[in-house]
Amino acid sequence: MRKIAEKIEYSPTTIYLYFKDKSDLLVQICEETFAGLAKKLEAIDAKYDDPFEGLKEGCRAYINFALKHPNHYKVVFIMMPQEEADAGQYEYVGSMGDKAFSYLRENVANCIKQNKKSRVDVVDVDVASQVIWAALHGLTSLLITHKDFPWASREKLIGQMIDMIIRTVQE
Amino acid sequence: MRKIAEKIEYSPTTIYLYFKDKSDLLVQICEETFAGLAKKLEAIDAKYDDPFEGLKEGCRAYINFALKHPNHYKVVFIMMPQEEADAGQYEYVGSMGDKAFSYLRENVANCIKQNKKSRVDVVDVDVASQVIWAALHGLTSLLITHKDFPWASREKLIGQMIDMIIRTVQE
DNA sequence: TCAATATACTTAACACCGTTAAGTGCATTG
DNA sequence: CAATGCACTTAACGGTGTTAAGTATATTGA
Repeated sequence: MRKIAEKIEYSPTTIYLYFKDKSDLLVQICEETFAGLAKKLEAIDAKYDDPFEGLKEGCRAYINFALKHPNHYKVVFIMMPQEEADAGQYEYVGSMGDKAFSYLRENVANCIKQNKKSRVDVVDVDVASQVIWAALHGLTSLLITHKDFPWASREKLIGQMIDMIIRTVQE
Repeated sequence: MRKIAEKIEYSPTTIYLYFKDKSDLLVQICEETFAGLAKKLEAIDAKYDDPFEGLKEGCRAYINFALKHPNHYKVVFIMMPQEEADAGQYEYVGSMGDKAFSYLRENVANCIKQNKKSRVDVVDVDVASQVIWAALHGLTSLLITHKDFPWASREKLIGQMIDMIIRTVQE
């Protein structure tokens, strides 16, 4: 907060006239960025007739977004819900993250619906979309936070991850 | 640190006679816990002849471990590498996390080796094991940090996740 | 026109944090 | 019996987010 104050050439307390606290400030900044992701996912949803291609592209967009805005991603999905012991402090309640997820869910639903085979009744849309989100989040968050790990090439990892995800909703 | 000091009924500075700093203390505590995970994974590796069954069980063990020790898991895989901007501060360099991962990698390697079909040369062991770890981490870390999200049943999520993972090394 | 009020901001301080420098009392040693 | 080492503490530093109180300046209403 003091660093921000110095940068904008105001006293630290001035910030509190515009934001409730640090958490509020961070959330508002991140909402702005995540609106871009939601918009991108919406556009992909509209662009592709084949829901599988759409899902692939959506997954790619999610990963690329996270890697392009690592700090924003960290704030929303890694840092924010840290202090849950203190009864809801630093809780992220942004609408844009939800919106982005709902596009993913919709896309997954379309994939499952289009399946002719038996997996229709086996795969639950909620379960599938949550597992897919988790897989995406796992890769992005590890790539962001564990930079020193001897990772394989980023392209191969992303490719294999998306391959794995698509197989879940296929056949 | 002050809370710990109060709990053990010593002055805060006494802790610094036994641990370099807070990070060191946390890492040492977590190493102890993670040794349990490594041991468990080793036992599973030895128990199962079928590497696919072994991998399934190993994945389950990983998830259960994380959910049983959420704070330790958070320290090692979520919190620790947070301050990477300040040149390596709070960097986790524990050996037990690596050990646990190496068991996973070994198990994945055995699965891929046993495959008769063409995917042998398609699936890279490093890529596959890293993607699988990422998927596991994604689910556990989200379940730990985003408790308020409207999750599907934990059993279904875990089941679907492991199903998805197994499919990656199969066929 | 002049006092009352609202606006935009600051100063000083609080309570907390991890951490360090310096010191204290006590046991062990030569 | 003095010197050294050991286990621990007190006091303080520099940092954090945040609040209470105060201060100019602009805007308003009688």
